[in-house]
Amino acid sequence: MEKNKDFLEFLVSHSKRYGFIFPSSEIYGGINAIYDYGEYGVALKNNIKDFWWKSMTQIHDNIVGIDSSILMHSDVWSASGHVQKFNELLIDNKDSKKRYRPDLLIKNHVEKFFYKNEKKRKEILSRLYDCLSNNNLLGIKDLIHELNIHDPISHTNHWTDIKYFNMMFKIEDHRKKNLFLRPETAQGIFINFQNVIKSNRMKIPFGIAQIGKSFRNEIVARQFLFRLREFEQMEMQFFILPEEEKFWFKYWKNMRMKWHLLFNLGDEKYRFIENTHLPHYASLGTDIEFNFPFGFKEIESIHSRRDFDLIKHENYSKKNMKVFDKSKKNYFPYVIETSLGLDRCFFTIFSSSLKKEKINNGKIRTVLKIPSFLSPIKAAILPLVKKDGLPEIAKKLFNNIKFDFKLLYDHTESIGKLYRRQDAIGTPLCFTIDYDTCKNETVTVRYRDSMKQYRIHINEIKDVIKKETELKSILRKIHN
RNA sequence: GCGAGAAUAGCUCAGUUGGUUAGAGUACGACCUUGCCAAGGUCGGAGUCACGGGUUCGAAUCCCGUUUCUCGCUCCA
Repeated sequence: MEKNKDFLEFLVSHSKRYGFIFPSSEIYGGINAIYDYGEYGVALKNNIKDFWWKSMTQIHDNIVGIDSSILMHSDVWSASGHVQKFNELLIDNKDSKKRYRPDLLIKNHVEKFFYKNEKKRKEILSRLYDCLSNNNLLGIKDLIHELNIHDPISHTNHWTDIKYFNMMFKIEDHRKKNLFLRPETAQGIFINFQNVIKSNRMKIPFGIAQIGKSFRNEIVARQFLFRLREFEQMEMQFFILPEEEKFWFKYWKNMRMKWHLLFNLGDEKYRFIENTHLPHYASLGTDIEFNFPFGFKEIESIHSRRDFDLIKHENYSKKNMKVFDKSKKNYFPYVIETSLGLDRCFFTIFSSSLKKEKINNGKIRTVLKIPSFLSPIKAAILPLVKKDGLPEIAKKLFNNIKFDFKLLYDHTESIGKLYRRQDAIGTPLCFTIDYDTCKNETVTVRYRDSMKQYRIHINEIKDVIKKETELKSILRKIHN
């Protein structure tokens, strides 16, 4: 555990030092759980987005993309249930210093002590639900005292008052109307459901994909990029015939896992976890978890939201949210949701690719072994020494190839140091111009992972970069 | 929020029982040198010692408060 903590500190430090991730507002003392992406960070992030976006909208001809706004009519969040139910109730035990959810304390207590007494059980639970729907926090606390619920650790009943947090950021516009920063991108998809059907002539089954920022007023947000208050989601809502719910749920579960495995970070680092308590909108749910430096944690969830959202929006907006089908007439389709945290995905790749490696000369090198198709810089063009016209030749070559790939030119250090700099930011290839280049137009190509070098003709450079870094070959594997 | 730990240069860290103008390595800039894996040399820029009070002749160091970060409890993408 101590080792993991050290590694996490090294990772945070490395990502700042090399321009991947900066703490937000650092010059003013920082702000909890908000981070900025530097040049290489945003490049890596954009490459992940590009891969996801194409995996959805380019490979599947029945998935289209949208980009809905962050601010929406406040009725969207009443309809979706987020105003009422997207909150946390918390109670602390003063002796054990542990924090609990009061509704779960009561439910667990009832299960344990009244499992034979159906009548009593129902009575208590209905009181609990009454309190929950009326936001009657005192009522819930009374219930805890009446039942004489004790903390499982301290065995005392010294409880604090119950605290209530809604997890949506609320803001006000100049007309004093409440607006919310969206806590999920999905609602932007549901409210555009009919627009997309009509404009793209979509037929069930079909999906709508979206990448965008979401905001959650987390009470405790931490663990670097893991739990952020402002974060980016990559969500796809797939609309289906209700009777095909199980089929598509399974299909997308497998498809999403397959997608993650294409990063080649180690299959054993991923696992499925069936959700035991589901969000208010879902009927089936599975998480894909990843083994982070601090253990297995959720990165993506696949839910069946059924017709929950479309029915709600039809009720609130009085607009038709059904689809028409000759055999079934008008009906609400079901929805399978795949929802991936982009920042978390970034974190999985970064944390499992950053290595300290002992090399042949006994020294340690720091190398970011990210998949080449995600690398911020595809190749570096370097002169062996900074004299005898080699920098000029290298710069000319750079200017030639920069239209095809994101490249980097550097001559400020000895060649060994330049290689290590590229290792540190995950550049898969380095092309070095030396004295032979002047004679026969050959250069050396040096591979990041093996550190091996080969001599090739300058006309081969583009092909080598393409072969090593292109996305196409990865995308092909999705449908194999 | 509660509990535990922490904060000195971009990064990693030293700094003695309170005592000159707060240091090192590395990184950064310039120049010299350099035929392939963080090479060597010279010079240079860089810090309100997290912030605000207090004790003291004197505070990075002692005391109080605040902020931020890390870990645990809860929740999630």
